[in-house]
Amino acid sequence: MQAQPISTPKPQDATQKVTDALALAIHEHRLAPATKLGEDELGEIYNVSRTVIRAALQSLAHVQLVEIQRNKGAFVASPTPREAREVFEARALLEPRTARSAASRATPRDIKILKEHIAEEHAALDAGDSGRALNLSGRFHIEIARIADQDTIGRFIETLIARSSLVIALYWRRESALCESHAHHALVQAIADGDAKNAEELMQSHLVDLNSALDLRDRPVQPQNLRELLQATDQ
Amino acid sequence: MQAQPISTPKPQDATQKVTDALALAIHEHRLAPATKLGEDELGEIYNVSRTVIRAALQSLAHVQLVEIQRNKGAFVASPTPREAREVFEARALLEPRTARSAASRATPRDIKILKEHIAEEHAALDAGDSGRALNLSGRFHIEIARIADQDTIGRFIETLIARSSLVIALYWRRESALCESHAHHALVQAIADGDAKNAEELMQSHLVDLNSALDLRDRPVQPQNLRELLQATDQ
DNA sequence: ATATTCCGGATTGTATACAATTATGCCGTG
DNA sequence: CACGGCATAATTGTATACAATCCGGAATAT
Repeated sequence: MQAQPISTPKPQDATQKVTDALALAIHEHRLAPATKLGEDELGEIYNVSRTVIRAALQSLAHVQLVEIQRNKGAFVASPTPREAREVFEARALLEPRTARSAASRATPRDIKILKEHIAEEHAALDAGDSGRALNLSGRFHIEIARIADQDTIGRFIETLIARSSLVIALYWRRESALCESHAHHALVQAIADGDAKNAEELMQSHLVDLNSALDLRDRPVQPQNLRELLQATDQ
Repeated sequence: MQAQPISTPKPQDATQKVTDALALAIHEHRLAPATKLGEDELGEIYNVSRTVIRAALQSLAHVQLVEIQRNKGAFVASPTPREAREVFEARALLEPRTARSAASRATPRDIKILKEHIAEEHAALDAGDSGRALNLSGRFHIEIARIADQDTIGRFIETLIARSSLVIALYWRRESALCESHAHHALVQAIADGDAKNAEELMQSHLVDLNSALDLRDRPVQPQNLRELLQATDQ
């Protein structure tokens, strides 16, 4: 499996590309929690060496999107109900304040960006691409943190939203529709108006709504090894 | 399971050891901000390959203790005044609430651990080892987060305290004494009493005190390359 | 038949080798 | 003498090779 094509489509570092690709796949629920991420396997998929794969996996492990067990390998993280609760508690602690800040600082350009995000989210939903919609929905929250100009807290929020994607994959109640777009729209309006207090409250209630759409009863988690899944199809 | 071999050269993975060693060195201010961390150099120091060093550096970069510039190398992070302000803003947002939680959940054993931390801190100060005292002071805050049983927020606090060490190295006012031990003692008392409200307030004022002991006027900070520093002594 | 031990295959952890990029110093020119 | 371009050295990015550990099944003993 050698003979790299003459054209080297690697103008910038491969490890970041792999990291982003894997993160996106997890965000869009194409990689389910607890999926085994073998190094050789991934290396072949992305045509890079295990060195790059390992760096990417470690990076993802740092934001707790994957869990690395020594000598056992990397798996897509599978948050327990407790962890899921903690993630949303942390978001409830950080994001309302951030939304308040964003409302005070947002420029017209920022508003435009937020509205474009919502539009993309709608488009993805209409196209039936719920994975992409979910990802965009998360990036909406990250964008607010960016507008708030709080880099440190913003990074925390970023990791929380990433993990939220896993939480949603595991604990989302099917009955409740993914009707956040309305909340997002109202939030943008408050930010555009510079109404800090309202933005903070809207964000808070938005997060409460999200949380109430989860079913965190402790199902015995997931002993689902990839092997067990494959045994069914194997024979 | 029989007798453990006398010499345990690698009871656990080397990369974690290197990571911890470097983190400790930074926490104890033995490695100054902006110090270049060459891979070969470190590999020779710890007698491991660059593979291990790179993993450790990436790990530290993720918690922003070091900054990695592509094709240029890794440097001990050097927070700007803005970043320093953000770190303490984030701590003010997270830690009081965490202290409140800790007060509600602390067991006698937890109290004992906290008191031991304070004692160690005192001992280090008396011994003139201010680096170790600073590190222990940080671990005191981390211990509170552990008691609060909030793993997610606890990890955030951990990184914030790590960065605080760098902030202190850069912006600490010499005039103000490192007299936190008193505040820590009062905090332990409130937690031992289960007085959640008081614990929250004490933590808040403690952080305010810490922040006011910093001088965040934007000194141009950065251009200090290691080379420039060495040129002076070299000739 | 069941449980246990041991061996082979597979996967990860670490080290080394090679490629690419950046930094440094020399030399020529204006 | 100063400045810019080029060649060389040094450092990082990536790939490959070797070592250590773990998983699974088969053979054996009870």
